[in-house]
Amino acid sequence: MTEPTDFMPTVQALVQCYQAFEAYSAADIRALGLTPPQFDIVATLGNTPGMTATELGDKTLITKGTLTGVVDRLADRGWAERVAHGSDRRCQIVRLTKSGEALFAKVFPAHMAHLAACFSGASAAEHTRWQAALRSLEQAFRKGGA
Amino acid sequence: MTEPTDFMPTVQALVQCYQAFEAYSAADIRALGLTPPQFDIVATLGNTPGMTATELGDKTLITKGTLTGVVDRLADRGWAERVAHGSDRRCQIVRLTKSGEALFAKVFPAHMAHLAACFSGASAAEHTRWQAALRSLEQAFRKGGA
DNA sequence: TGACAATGGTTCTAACACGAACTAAATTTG
DNA sequence: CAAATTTAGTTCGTGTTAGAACCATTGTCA
Repeated sequence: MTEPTDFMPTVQALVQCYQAFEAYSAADIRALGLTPPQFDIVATLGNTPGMTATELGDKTLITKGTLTGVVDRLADRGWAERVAHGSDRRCQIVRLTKSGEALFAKVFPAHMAHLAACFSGASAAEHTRWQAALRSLEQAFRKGGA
Repeated sequence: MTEPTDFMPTVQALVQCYQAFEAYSAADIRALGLTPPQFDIVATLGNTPGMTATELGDKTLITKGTLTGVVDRLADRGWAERVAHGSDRRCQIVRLTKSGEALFAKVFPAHMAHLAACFSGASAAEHTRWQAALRSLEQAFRKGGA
């Protein structure tokens, strides 16, 4: 219980920074014809042989309940498919179809380029500073509850 | 088009930091019986005479279409109410009821204390560092599109 | 003043988010 | 081996989200 350092400006800065990123990124993704979670899944599955739904949920931080619906919609559009797991009949492997791989090859580089434009003026030192700050702040929230 | 400084670790650090905050914060808010947007609105309206829905949306970054529903649910539970604006019949003033003010007095300090716990070991210098990093990163996203 | 644009809110649709309940298929244990 | 527990996914209920269409009211301006 030290003196109450004024933490709200830090929290607000984090929220505003994230929302600026999210707005910038989501607008581009939607212009490419996907929703952000859909892009997230396509980007995760691209150039892989597929993975179980649980693994996919872990990597994308999408809850399993939500994942069912998102994969359903990707499957409806012919971009993803579910195939049986060889040894565990509880598992479903989710993977991109040919059409889904083609989509990935189109939208992933496009979105990366869109993001790269933000950082054209940033030095490696700046990235180091950003990452160090973000990781230490993240640590505060992770151990804060303990 | 300088060399492609590797920006993805920075973006990932931002997303992970924000999600750590969001998870930490939202769990507490839900335990207090509110959803995050509901808390946001109660916190914004607390200790004020109320404000128009547009103003409330601006402060909370909730779009007007969403705001209608969130305020509806707060009103259903007796925490908020809509009253007519004196001079502009298009406007509705949204404000907390007595019961809503009592809720605010209970949950707002509780949640602030919950957040403060994350920062018990943080110095003022650390906050300065975090805020500087977050604000410069935010700027990258804001002018990135231009 | 009378058309016309801008503003404030609500409604609608499609999609996502979370948690809880549920089914089926492993895995663990006694 | 059989019962109990865990794990994988789906389904369901409530709430949030963005954007577009819509209505009413105001403001502008020729």
